[in-house]
Amino acid sequence: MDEHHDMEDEERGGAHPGGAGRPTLKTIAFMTGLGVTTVSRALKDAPEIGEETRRRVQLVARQVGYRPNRAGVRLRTGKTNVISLVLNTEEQIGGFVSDMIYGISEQLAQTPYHLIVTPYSRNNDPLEPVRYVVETGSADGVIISRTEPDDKRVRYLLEHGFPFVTHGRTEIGVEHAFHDFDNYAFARDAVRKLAELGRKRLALLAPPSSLSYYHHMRNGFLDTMAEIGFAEVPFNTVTVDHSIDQIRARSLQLMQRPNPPDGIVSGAGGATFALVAGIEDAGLKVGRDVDIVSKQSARLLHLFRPEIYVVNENVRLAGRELARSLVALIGGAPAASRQSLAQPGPVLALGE
Amino acid sequence: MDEHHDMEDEERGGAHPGGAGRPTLKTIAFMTGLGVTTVSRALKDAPEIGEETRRRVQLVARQVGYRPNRAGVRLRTGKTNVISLVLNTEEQIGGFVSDMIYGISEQLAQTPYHLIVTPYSRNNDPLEPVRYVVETGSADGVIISRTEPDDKRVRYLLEHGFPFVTHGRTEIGVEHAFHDFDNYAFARDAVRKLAELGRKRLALLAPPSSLSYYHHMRNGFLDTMAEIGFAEVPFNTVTVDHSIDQIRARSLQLMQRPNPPDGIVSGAGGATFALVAGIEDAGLKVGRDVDIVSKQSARLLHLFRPEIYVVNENVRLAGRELARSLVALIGGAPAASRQSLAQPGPVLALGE
DNA sequence: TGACCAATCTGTAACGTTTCAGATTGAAAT
DNA sequence: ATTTCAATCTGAAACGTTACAGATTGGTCA
Repeated sequence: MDEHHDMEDEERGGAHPGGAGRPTLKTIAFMTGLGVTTVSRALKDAPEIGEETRRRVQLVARQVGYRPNRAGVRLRTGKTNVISLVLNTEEQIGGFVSDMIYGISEQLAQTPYHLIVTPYSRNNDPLEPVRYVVETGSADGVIISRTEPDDKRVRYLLEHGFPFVTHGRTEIGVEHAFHDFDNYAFARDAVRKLAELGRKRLALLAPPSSLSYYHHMRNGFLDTMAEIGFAEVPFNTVTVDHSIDQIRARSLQLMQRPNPPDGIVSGAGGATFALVAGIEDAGLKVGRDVDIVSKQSARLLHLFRPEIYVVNENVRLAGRELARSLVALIGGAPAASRQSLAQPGPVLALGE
Repeated sequence: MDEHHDMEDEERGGAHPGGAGRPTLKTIAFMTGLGVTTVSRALKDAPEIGEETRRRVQLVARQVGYRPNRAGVRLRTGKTNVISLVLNTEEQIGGFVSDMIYGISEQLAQTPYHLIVTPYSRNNDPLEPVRYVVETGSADGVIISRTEPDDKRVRYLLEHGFPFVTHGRTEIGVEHAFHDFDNYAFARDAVRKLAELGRKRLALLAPPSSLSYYHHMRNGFLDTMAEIGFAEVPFNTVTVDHSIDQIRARSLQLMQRPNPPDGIVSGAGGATFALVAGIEDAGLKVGRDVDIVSKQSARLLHLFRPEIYVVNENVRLAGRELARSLVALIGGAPAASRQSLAQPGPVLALGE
C-alpha cells in the first residue's frame, strides 16, 4: 500500500466533459453533440464545416469562454506562440530595455503571442541563449539586440532557418529582418549642428567598436567631418557602455588635453550624464566651452543641462516594430520586407 | 486527391527513436533498452529504480543532451515552469523595470523557470492580466507590483490559491508573500537628515495615494515630522507618477507659494529631475534655498545636481528576492516565510 | 436504377510526459 | 516446495490538440 496518493487534480478535468475545469474541445463537442475534430475545425474556420455548425460551435465556445490549451497546441503542432527577447543583463546606465519591452508587449497584446525574456550575462557566450531557444524550440522566434557586423547569433539563426529580427544591422551577406535607428544620420546631423554653432574641434563618444552601430555612427561622424573639412579630436578610450565613473574620468582627461574638443557627439543619454560631469570636473561648461549633441531615449537631458542638444530615439516604437516584423516573419513574410531604419528627428535645443 | 499534403515534420521525430530530431524519453528508452517509464523515473531519482540503471540512464541522457519537452510536461502535469511578471506599461520617468527584470532573470537562470512578461495598460483593469494567467494556467506563479492596501489582485489570487509575490505590501488580513522597500524608514531618515541640515519647512513628493507605499512613506514622513515638531508644507497636487511637465509646473507653483518649503523628500529619482527643474524655474537653488533627499534606483542624481542627498534602492536585488520567494512558494514554502523588507541604506551626500 | 460526387462530419493516432496498476524477477521465509 | 515479499521494471492511459483517413449523408448524372 502506497502511503503517497496523488489526488490533487481529482477535480480538474472531470470525467464528464461537463465538469468544473476549464472548457476544452471535448467540452464543446459534448455540448454541441459534435465530434472534437469538427469543433476544432469549426473554430478555425476550416472550409469543410457547414455554415450553421460553425456559428453554433463558435457561439458555444464564446459562451463557455473557451481558450485553447497552449500546451496541447504546442505539443501537437510545435507552435509555441512565444517570442523570446534575448537580453544582456549587464547594468546599463539608464538602459532603454523597459521601453523596448513595453513596445513589444504593446504590439503583441492583440496576438496570441507571449513575450519571454531570455537573459545572458557577460560571462556567458551570447550565442548560448539563442542556441537554447532554437534547440529546445522554446519560442517561435527571437529578437536580438546589440548586433555585430559579423554576428555569430545571426549566422546561427540563419543556418537553422529560425525566425528572428535584429535590433541593429549586420554586414552579413544574407538578408535578414532588422529594425535599426539611423545612427549615421544622427551623427551627421549632430556634426552639422555643432558646425553651425561654430564648433570646430569635434569628438565622438561612441558605442563599443564591436557593435554594428558603432560603425554607422562613426562613419556618419567622419564622413560629415571630412565633408566640412574638420579633423577629429580622438576620444576612443571609452564608450557609451562604460561605467559612469570611467566615462567621467576619461572625459576629464579629454578636456584637459592640449587641444580639447569644443563640440562632442554622444551616442547615448546615460553616457552623456557622465560625460558632462567630466567636463565640469575640468572646470568647463557645456554651452560655453563645449557644445554637446546627444542621443537619448529617456527625456531627461534637458532637465540635466538645458544647454545640451538632443536627438530622441523612440525605443518603444522600435519594440513595436521589431515585434510586428517577427510576427510577420513567423507568418511567412519574406525577410527582405521586414527591414526598417528609423530616421532621427531634428536636433533639438531646449524647448523645441 | 488532396492537393495539400502536409509533409513538413516528416523528419522531426522519426519513426525510429534513433531519428534526427531532439531526443525524447523514447530515444533514451530505445538506446538503453528500457521502457520509457523507467527512463522517466530514473531521471528524476525515483526510489524504485536500481542504482546501476539510474546511472546508466542519466549518463545516456547527458550524452545525447536530453532536455524534457516542456509542452509534454505541461500538458501532463499542468506545471508550466513559467513565472509571470505583471507589468503596467505606462511611460514612467526613468522606470526601474529593467533592473527588476534583470534581477528576476538572474535568480531564475539556474532554475527551469522562464520569465514571461504580462502587460497591462491604464485602460485595462489591472485585474485582467492576473485573471488571464490564473484562468489559462499560463504560469505557475505571478509577481505583481504597485500594490494597493486593499488590492483586488491579491484578493483574487488568494481566493484562487494561486502562488504569487507582491512587490509592496497590502493591508489585507491574510498573510501573503511580499518583498518591499522600507519606505517608512526612508522617509524618516530623509526628514531627519533635512532637520539636521537646519531645514524646517518640509514637503513630500509622494507616490500616488492609491498605492500601499504611499502610506508607508507618508507615515514615515509625518511621524518623524511630529516627533521633531515640524509642520508639513502640503504638496499633494502631484505625485511621482505624473509627467515631467506636470511635476515641474507644480514644483514651480509650490516654490512660489508664500511659505515655500526649504526641504523636500522625493520618493523617486525620475521625479526629482522634474522637481528640481521646477525649483530652478522659480529662481531657487538646491542646496542653498532648499535641500532635497531623494530615493533613486538609477545612480544619476548626483551627476544631475551634486547637492541632492540620495538613498539608493536596489531594484535588481528586489527582483532576485521576489523570484526566489515565488519559486519557494511554488515549491510549497509557507507564505509567511517569504516576507521581507529591504532597509534603506544611509542618506548619501555627494561622494559618500 | 446504380454509380458517382460533393458536402459534412467523425474516430483514431500521435505529439512527450507522468501516473496507475500491474508484471517479472530473485531471494527469503515458511 | 510453496508462499511471500521487496526490488525493479513495464505497458497502457491520459493530458488537449490537430492531421489523416475514412464514414455518412443527400443529390446529380448517366
